[in-house]
Amino acid sequence: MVVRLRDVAALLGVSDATVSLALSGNPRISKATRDRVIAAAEELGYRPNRAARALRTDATHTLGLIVSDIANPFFGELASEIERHAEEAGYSVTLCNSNEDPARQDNYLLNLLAGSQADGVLLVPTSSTTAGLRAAGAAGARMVVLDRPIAVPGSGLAADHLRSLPTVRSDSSEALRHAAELLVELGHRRVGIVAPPQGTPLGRERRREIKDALVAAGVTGRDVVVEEGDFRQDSGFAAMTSLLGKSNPPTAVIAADGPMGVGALKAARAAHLRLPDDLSFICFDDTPWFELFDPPLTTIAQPIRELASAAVDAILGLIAGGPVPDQSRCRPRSTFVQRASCGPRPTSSTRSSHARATSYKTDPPGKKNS
Amino acid sequence: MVVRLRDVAALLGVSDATVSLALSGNPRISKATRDRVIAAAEELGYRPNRAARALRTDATHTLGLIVSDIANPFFGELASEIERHAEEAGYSVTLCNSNEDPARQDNYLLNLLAGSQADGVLLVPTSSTTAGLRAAGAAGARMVVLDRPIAVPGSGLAADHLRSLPTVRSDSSEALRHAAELLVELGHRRVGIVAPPQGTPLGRERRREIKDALVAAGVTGRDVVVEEGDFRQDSGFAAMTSLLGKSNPPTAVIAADGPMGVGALKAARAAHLRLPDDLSFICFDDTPWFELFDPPLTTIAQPIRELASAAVDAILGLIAGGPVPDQSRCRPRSTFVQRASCGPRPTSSTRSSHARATSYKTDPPGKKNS
DNA sequence: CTGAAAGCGCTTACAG
DNA sequence: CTGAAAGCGCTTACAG
Repeated sequence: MVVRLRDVAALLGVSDATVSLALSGNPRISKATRDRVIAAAEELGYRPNRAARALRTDATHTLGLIVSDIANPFFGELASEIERHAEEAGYSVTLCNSNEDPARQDNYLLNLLAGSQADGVLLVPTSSTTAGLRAAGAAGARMVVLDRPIAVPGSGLAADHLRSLPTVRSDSSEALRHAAELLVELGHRRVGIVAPPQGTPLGRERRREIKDALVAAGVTGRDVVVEEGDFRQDSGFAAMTSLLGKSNPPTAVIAADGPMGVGALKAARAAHLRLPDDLSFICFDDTPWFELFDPPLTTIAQPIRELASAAVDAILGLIAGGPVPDQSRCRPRSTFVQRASCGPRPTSSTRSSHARATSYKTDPPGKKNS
Repeated sequence: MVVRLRDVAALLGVSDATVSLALSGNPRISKATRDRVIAAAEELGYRPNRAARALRTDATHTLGLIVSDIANPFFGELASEIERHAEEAGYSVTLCNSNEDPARQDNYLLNLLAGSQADGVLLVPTSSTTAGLRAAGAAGARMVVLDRPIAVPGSGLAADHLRSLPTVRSDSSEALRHAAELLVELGHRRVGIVAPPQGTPLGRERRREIKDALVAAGVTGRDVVVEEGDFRQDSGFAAMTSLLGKSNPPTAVIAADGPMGVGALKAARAAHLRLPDDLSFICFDDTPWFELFDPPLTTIAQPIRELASAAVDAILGLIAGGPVPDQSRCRPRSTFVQRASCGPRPTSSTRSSHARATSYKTDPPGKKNS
């Protein structure tokens, strides 16, 4: 049913080796033979068996991509761009979704690497201290860390290797400076952050970046109020609810990713707050939908295309055996996209006049994205 | 660096065969030996080389998934669910994005199938009349058609095989009945459709389904105005612009997928129309964001989880060699999600009073999703 | 209950 | 310029 190399060789009366060499463009095969081979292969519909080739050459021409949540459109778009870049370089992508579960991350990691399923892995880590990651480090795995930096404790070869891995992520400091300056200009002096888990390096880093930007713009450090989420919509709902319930609630909130931002927005709605009159809001990770929100969301847009190409370039570099690519080129900048979800700090009169004015029905949080 | 079966065998002083049989749970290996093997494999971190196993057993335990646009969150979520179901059954998923390009679809299809990269393929066809699809049909490929039915012309074994393929897609007729009845109740008598390409079976089918529902609810056939898109945001923008420019424009519009819906909405905004006062709007393919739109969108939500599990079950059934699964179980129902984007048919006075009242800045269409 | 051996479909030194 | 042969790491009849 399936055409083998041998079938092509038999049709032409040449050896397997000749077909293989001709198809790979090896110059020691004469042009006449090569042309005949190519024509015959085409005619029979020959496609090389990838497993056999992989077994023989120890190269799968496949990249593993482990994302933390493929239903988050940020990762959906990122996966799309990665697949596109990889395909241009002749690589397939095996998509794995850890779904924020460290055990799933480890299982995928070890199958991909130790099982020789992939020549290299792009990992959006859900946890950076798992046994699987240590094992991958000890094995000197070809791996690129994507979007979320890892913190590797301890010493030894495994830890050193993990620390030497290329890390591709965006630099949002400039976008955050614009965001913070806008908020301060509008009179906000107390700002909430819906932050990623503080147990993760990304969580601590993003919290610090946001806080630094706000303080640099003139907000007092103790007026930056942090609530921790877990990257999921429900946690954003809970974090916003908690921020709004404080005795001195913030008048502006920055959410550190899309799903948490959507959850936070639903919480604001459930509390009958109107944006931007009662609350100003900024969200990380732009999508094509945010401009159609009520109100159109002001966001910090990560440069997805650049992240994808940097990540693919980095892993291909590792596979090619070159030196670890220059880290400094792997931090493309986020951009500040100003729309309509930030307004002047509400005074007690404006807030009271608007609150409870709207009451769109809101789906229960997490209904779609549990 | 990587641990092989042989290393495990050497450590224990047994043969390769014993290790292989023990790990696969073959009862002819004694429990004592099996336990020792499992412990040793665990300790060394042994993971079987997938390429070798695939070559030997002619089974990759990999499913190919070819979607037409992974940046569309409908397909992102679908891919996520498919991956989850496949993983439960011990299968990996190789994600391929044809990006609505028939040549890319064919290339992926042939590499996956003829190259023995996958045991079966789930295909969201971007075109149903390509050479690659015919070749796959002629080879009797294990394939499940997903979301979009295919129309196979001609006769012969290849065509017969393609026609016999399980097709998994939703049934939206009931949701559309609700949608049509709502619009008619609200007084709408002229309805626009932003339809998929009429050259595709899905395009014709969805157009007919929508039209049938509207006519059954009381709309005259010639008052159903169809503009054709190509599944992309920009085409939705163009289609809506064209609908609104007609001498007798529809007062309600139904968009046949998410990206076209978003484009259509941007066009309505660009024309300074307010929803639902000036225009009622319904969109296929719900997302977690649509309830936060201005206004919250009324949608027809496809049952993504059910589609994913039906598709995975169907392909696993084919791989297991069973009969083609019962088609009737493969049409899970869409649901009608009523929010706030449909309102009473505008009279000339209400429309003129509201049009041009809003003017949110709108990003140029296709900026994010080109 | 366990081992020796063949073979999946390729690629690549080694001969000629 | 081309062919014969080995071998990648597994699984699985076949012996014992």
